[in-house]
Formats: sequence, C-alpha cells, structure tokens
Amino acid sequence: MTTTAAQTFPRKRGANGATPRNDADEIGLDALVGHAGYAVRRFQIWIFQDFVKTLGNVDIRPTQYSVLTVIGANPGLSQMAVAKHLGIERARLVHLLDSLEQRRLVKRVRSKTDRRSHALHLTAQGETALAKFKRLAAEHERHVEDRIGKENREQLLRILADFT
Amino acid sequence: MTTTAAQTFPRKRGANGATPRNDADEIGLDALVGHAGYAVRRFQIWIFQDFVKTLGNVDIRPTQYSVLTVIGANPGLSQMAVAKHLGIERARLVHLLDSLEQRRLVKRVRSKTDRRSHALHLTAQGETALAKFKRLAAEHERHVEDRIGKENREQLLRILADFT
DNA sequence: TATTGTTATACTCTATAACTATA
DNA sequence: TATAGTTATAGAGTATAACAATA
Repeated sequence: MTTTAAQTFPRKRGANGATPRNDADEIGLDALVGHAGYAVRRFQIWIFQDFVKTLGNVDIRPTQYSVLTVIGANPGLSQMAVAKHLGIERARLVHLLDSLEQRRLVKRVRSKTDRRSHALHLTAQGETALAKFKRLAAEHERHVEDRIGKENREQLLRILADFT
Repeated sequence: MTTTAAQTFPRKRGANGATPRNDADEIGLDALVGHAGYAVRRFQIWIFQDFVKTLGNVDIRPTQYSVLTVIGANPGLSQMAVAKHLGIERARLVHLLDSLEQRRLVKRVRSKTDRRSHALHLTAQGETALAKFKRLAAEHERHVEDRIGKENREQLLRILADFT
C-alpha cells in the first residue's frame, strides 16, 4: 500500500454523503463491484489493519490473538488440535508458539500419556495479558461497529456464523 | 491447511451439554465467535480457495483477475493508477504485470505525454481471455451463492459496498 | 524537487516435503 | 505403519527503501 488511507478506504465514500468523484477518481472497478470476494477481501484488510493498530501497543496480531484465545479457553490442547481448529498449518503454529513461548505467554508441556504431543497452557503472565488483549479486541470490535453499523455487523456475524 | 475441509469448517460444536473432553472435537472457539474479523477471515479464505480452484484451469488468481478487470474497463491507465485503485503496492504490481505481459495478456505502452509512465492495455488475446475468466468468475460467484444463500450474498454485498 | 516505474530487502502467511521421536 | 512436532523451502503478499529517468 502506498498509504494506509488508500488501502483502508480505497475510494468511495459512503457515510458522509458527499462523494468526491472528481479527477483521477473516474475509474471504474466495474465487474469487480459484483464480486463478493473482492468486497470481503477489502473489508478483511481494513479489519486486520484496525486490529493490528488497536493492539499495536501490546504487539499482538490477529493470528496470535486467536491462538492465545483458543489455548486460554481449552488448556491442555495439543498443537495439532489448535492448528486444526484455527485452520493454521501445524508447521506454522510451531513458529507462532516459539514466539509466544519466548514472550512467556504460553508454555508447552510434554504430555504424559502421548509423549509425542505437547499440552499447551497459558502462563500466569499469559492469562493476565490475554485479559488485556481481550479488552483491546473489544475496542477493535467497536471500531468495526462504528464503520459498518451495529446492525450490519450483527447481520454479518449471522451470515458467516458457520465459517467460524 | 492440512485439508480443505479442516480449514473451511473448523469444528464447531453447537449445543454441548456434558462435553466428553477427550475427543479432540470438543473444542471451543469461545471469544473468537463474536469477532467479525475472525468470521470474515475464514470466509475470505474459503472464497479465495474456491476462486483459485474454479479458475485453476486458466491459472488466474484473484489479484491477477482484479488487475485484468480494471485494465479491461479502463484501458490506458498507468501502473500507479491501477495500484492505487486496487490497493496494491506499486512495487508488487510490477511483478504482477511482468507475469501478465509474459503471458501476452497485457501490454505496457510508454506514454507520449508523460514518459515516466506506462499506459496499460489488454492485448487482443487478453481481451478474449478475460471474457473467459469472467465466465468462470461468475461460476465462482454462484458457488458463493450456493454456500451462503442468494439473499445473504446480496446483503453482504450491500453491507460491504463502500469497501470496494 | 517530486513522481513513475523499478529493484531489492525483510517479514507474514500458505503449501509442501521430509525428518525425529514416539505410538 | 502412522502421528506430533519440527525443520526447511518455495511462492504469495505486505511494507519499505532506494535508484534512474522524467517531470
């Protein structure tokens, strides 16, 4: 992206009524407009950027947040289980956990029953940190609400419910 | 992803009373469920994968499709203009165009008025190819409709209209 | 000086394959 | 033999910086 603004709010103004449609803006996205994938992709980029910015001070990205949340809610899970449930490659999860373990947020405990696998737990530090991350994530969620509207956000969640 | 199914439909247990915690399937995504970003991300992955699969025979990925579509609809556009309007880095567009030009779908023409910039055009071959890509993209769009429902797709497009 | 296209670098993420240690 | 975790590699994609030609 050249600028964050360009990427975040491509062209097109909706909320403010006035549409700045002057100079170089006379370009048609045409066929792209009817494509769900294009709209979803642009929206997803906006959401991720807001998430990254909102949780910037604590240096937590969306994927890291999802890993911490799932471990927090299901202590003792194996790496395979976490990877499967989040749709992350197990190879990739290794690096994610390396980083989270170095930051003392997560610990890998060798399983007694199956010594191939690791039981994943949050550290005490990880628990308190996650609580803070969740407050910031809720703030991010409010940004989404501000951007698309409370009811639209709820409809979106309803429409996409079985993808989570 | 380990398997497409695993990524697309993670697990998700709806109503669980006495959760038999041993089987790896009794995992809660919990806090993640209320997050628009998570749902959107999973949906976006599903959409992209279906797009890539549906246009697999012609070897066109979503980004390439969006570039071809915009050039087709606005012949003579500069690289900067295309990059800005699609929210792509101009540095990245260079490589995308290199590949599309090698495939004889696009040509770069030095501008007479501003010799720094290139006017982008589809080749004759690019025009007919794009027509085919559009038919396949429409097929992909029908897959989306089948997956989430005709009305939900329309609502989604309406909700996300000003992100395109 | 500023901008367009280009090259280069670094980091994230996806997709595989292969290795090891267990089972 | 199969699986869990690991390592490695290759390709997208994102984010920057810098350079040459041109404005």
